[in-house]
Amino acid sequence: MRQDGRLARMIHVLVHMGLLGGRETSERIAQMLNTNPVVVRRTMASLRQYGIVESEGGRGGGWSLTRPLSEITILDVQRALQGETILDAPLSNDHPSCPVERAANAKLQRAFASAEQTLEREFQQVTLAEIGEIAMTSA
Amino acid sequence: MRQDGRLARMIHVLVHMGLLGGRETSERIAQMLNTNPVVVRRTMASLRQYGIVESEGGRGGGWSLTRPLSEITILDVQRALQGETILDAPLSNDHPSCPVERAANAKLQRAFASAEQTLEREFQQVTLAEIGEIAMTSA
DNA sequence: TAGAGCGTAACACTATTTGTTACGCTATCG
DNA sequence: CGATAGCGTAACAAATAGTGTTACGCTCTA
Repeated sequence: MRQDGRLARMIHVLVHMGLLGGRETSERIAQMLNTNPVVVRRTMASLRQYGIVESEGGRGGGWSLTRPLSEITILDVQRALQGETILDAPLSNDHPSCPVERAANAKLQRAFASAEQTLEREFQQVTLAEIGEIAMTSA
Repeated sequence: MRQDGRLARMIHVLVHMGLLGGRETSERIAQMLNTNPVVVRRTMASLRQYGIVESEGGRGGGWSLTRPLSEITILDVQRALQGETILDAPLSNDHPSCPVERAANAKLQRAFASAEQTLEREFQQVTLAEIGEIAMTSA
């Protein structure tokens, strides 16, 4: 699976939102992330679909968390951004009927599935509240 | 880390080479992979640098394995193609001095490091000979 | 010495992500 | 009721990475 920086960036934003407690506009979030409001809306839309944030239009609108940081794990954010699969085994598809290719793909798939399980477990163990804690005590 | 299909494709080729036992030209390998000789040379060059294959120019030249399939693991091929790092934690770098960003990055890094260890272990356990075995018995 | 084959540079093509512009809709304030 | 702040979304530009292609040089062997 293509590893982009969205996960880290969204965690960053959500923790800030949780610590500040208020509502943030796409404009302000874009400044946090050195990007622009449209990109923010695109990405936050995924989080909204997954029920992590909600948005309100009109004056005084913006984005807010639907629940406290202690009830959001990294896995939640990951799922919202990329769906079920975190790691995608890079298989080959040059000769689908070739038994060698199939055997190689099968082994790779198994290996990546193991790694994905590990990653999933790690992600589930970390709440955004923890990250906020660390940030506050290290500042 | 960007996951392309090179690992799977090279495993595929190497196993074929091991099973056939001879020397293969870039031209023939390109046909196996539905691609062209230059791409093959580019990729095989990494494997040669890592000592998995060797190449000879001139008439009758081509690529050959430097050791039997039983002494090549998926990890060897992976290392040859992408270096030490298999998974690269996708961190953010928008405000390097922000403690929240740093805390988030640290947690992600730890999680990915765990997953990488798992993947590395899996890769090391699988030799290309095993893949050849599976292919031969399943064909 | 001709040809087969690798080595490599240069460039085009493709796909994906990200950035940007533009415009519409909605809610609030005065 | 109108102006403004804010999200929603489509459309397009830009950057990036991988892949494909061409071209030319070098080496070895028949």
